[in-house]
Amino acid sequence: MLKQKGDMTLNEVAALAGVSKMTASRALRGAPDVSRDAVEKVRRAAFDIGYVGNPLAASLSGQRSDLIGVVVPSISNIVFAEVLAGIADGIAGSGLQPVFGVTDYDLHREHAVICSMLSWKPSGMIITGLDQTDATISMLKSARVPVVQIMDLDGTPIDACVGFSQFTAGAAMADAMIAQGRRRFGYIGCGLERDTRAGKRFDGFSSVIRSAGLAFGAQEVESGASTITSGRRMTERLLSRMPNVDCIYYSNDDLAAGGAFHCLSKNISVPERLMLAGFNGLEIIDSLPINVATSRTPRHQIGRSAAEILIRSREKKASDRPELIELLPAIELGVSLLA
Amino acid sequence: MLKQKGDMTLNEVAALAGVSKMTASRALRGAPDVSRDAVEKVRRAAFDIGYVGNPLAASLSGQRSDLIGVVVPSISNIVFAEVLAGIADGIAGSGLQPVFGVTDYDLHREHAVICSMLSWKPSGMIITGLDQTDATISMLKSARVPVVQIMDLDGTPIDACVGFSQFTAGAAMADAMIAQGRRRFGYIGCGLERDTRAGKRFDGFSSVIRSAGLAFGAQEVESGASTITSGRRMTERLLSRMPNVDCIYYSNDDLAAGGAFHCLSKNISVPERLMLAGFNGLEIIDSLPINVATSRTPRHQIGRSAAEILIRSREKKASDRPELIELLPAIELGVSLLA
DNA sequence: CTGAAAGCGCTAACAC
DNA sequence: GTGTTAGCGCTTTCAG
Repeated sequence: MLKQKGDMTLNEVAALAGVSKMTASRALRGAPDVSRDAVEKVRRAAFDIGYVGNPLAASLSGQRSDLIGVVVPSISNIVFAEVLAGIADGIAGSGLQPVFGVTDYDLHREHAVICSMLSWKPSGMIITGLDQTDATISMLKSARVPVVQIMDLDGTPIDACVGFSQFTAGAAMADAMIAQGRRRFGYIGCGLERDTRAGKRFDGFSSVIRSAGLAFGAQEVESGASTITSGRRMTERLLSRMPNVDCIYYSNDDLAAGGAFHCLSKNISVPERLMLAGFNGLEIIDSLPINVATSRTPRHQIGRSAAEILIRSREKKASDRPELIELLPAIELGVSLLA
Repeated sequence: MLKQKGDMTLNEVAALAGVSKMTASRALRGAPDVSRDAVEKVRRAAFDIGYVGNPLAASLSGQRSDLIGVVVPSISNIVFAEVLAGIADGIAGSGLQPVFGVTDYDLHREHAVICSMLSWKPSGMIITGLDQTDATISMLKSARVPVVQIMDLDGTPIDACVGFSQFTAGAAMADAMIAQGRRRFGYIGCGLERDTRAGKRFDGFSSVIRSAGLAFGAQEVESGASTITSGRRMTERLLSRMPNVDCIYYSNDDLAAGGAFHCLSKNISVPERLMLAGFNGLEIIDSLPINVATSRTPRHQIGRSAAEILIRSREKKASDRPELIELLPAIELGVSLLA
């Protein structure tokens, strides 16, 4: 009976190729200083017996794995799915492998997730946001692993950072709404206690309308996850509390889509009578039969860019000054297919 | 200077606790046959120096990690996000850790993903679907790892299996449509070449209408991903080719939502003039201002159930007969908030 | 119940 | 260019 794949080790490859284990190891990893001939023999041997390396042993021995840890707050949010896709794009062909961890917007969970990832000796970490606990940050620092924080720029990065200022993004939408002649503001948000980035957008938005001498006429805020359904419900409630509202800023597109559904069912004309604005630029907003404004975030690009930083830091041993890349969202006032 | 967390090994813990490395190892893992006293001392020591075990070494030595590999076709599909959440629920407190792999509906990629996961010696695998290549299946079998296939029941499982018959699910929706008095069928689908489960639903649906002496009046099929936008576009096209269609079956809810948007913008009354039916029971369907039918799949439950099978198989060494769990989707004709 | 010895499969660091 | 020698940090034996 043939040996199982799992039983094949570098030893068998080396034996078959007629070289030492070390030469086989070097050949397979594409190390320099191996004769063309040896590489060829080892490659053939490995292929012939269907050798698959054991990353466990390699990482234990080499003090470092080819994993890169990716920490996101939620996976049911398409935004992060696209970040992950961007990361996958960015590391394609590098031999690195992403491993995902989900924090569910919980700082303790985040600490635990990062701790457990670090124990696998990843060669890099990509972490959402700048608002980790002190304990988490010091753990990350002492792990001597390149860290890229993403999706935020309002704060102090540990190392590299790719994203945009959430505060500024919120402010920009307020500017846009004011420029559209809106004056009677409503705000609808979910889970702001935990989603600090949504909170920063709210702050940026508020600060702009305040300095324009304006204010929110009504706000609907709930804890818990943002869903289309909750957006719909909260919009209905806000409208009953503030019937003359002429624009609503939502903490994200899911809620805004719910608002759009409410308006559709009540025949409230959007954006003529009521302007709606979400955040992220999700596909659902594009396909809606009415025009809803949004800030389109370059999340794929952010993921890709973060991955590339890690790949770069892998080559040069001593990192130069940490990279800091700003990738701005773009405001869109409406891209309905009806246009 | 204090040692870094990463430099702490079992040796230091054992030394501090005044026992041998082995006793420390056993104590920390909660192995039987360790004195209460020893456990206590070791626990304290480990806590005091902030010991974090090295899973690389543990897995290399123990021949098995605490990882469970989870293979899904797509991550931008909320359905799988919910499956993952169910899995997370199912393994909570078990000490197992899920690792995700994405195949993008590509059988070669699937093979590669599974191969690379197996090299980490997971203690179980959860894989979407029953339609892997022969090579993949034999690789899985020879790895001697418990495998749970999910989301499908039409085929031969490798080992355990949790899901439902996609064929029957499609057939059930056809029955429901016929019962609603629909006779002029349209079909809209995306990516059927790769998404075999969607293909099976189509087959089930077709087989029912065929045996009722009916047939599709028009079909719109595209390759590529299902998006709301493409659903909207394809619906428009189908309606222009077959103006008298009285019901459309979509390969999933994303496309159906696009259809709903089209109808909303053209004032086509749904479901009176045109019945729309998707698949999955996504939140967007619930929150739509019109009634769209769907089959609500128990995906959270499927994930949870799959995880529990793995946990069970971990205890009993010799698995009894492989488990096969059927978790049926439920047809809903419309749950609009307007109702 | 506890400990000592012997690796798991690979790679870093030196020799040759 | 290639091979040798030591481990990486843990767990599996198997003796006590």
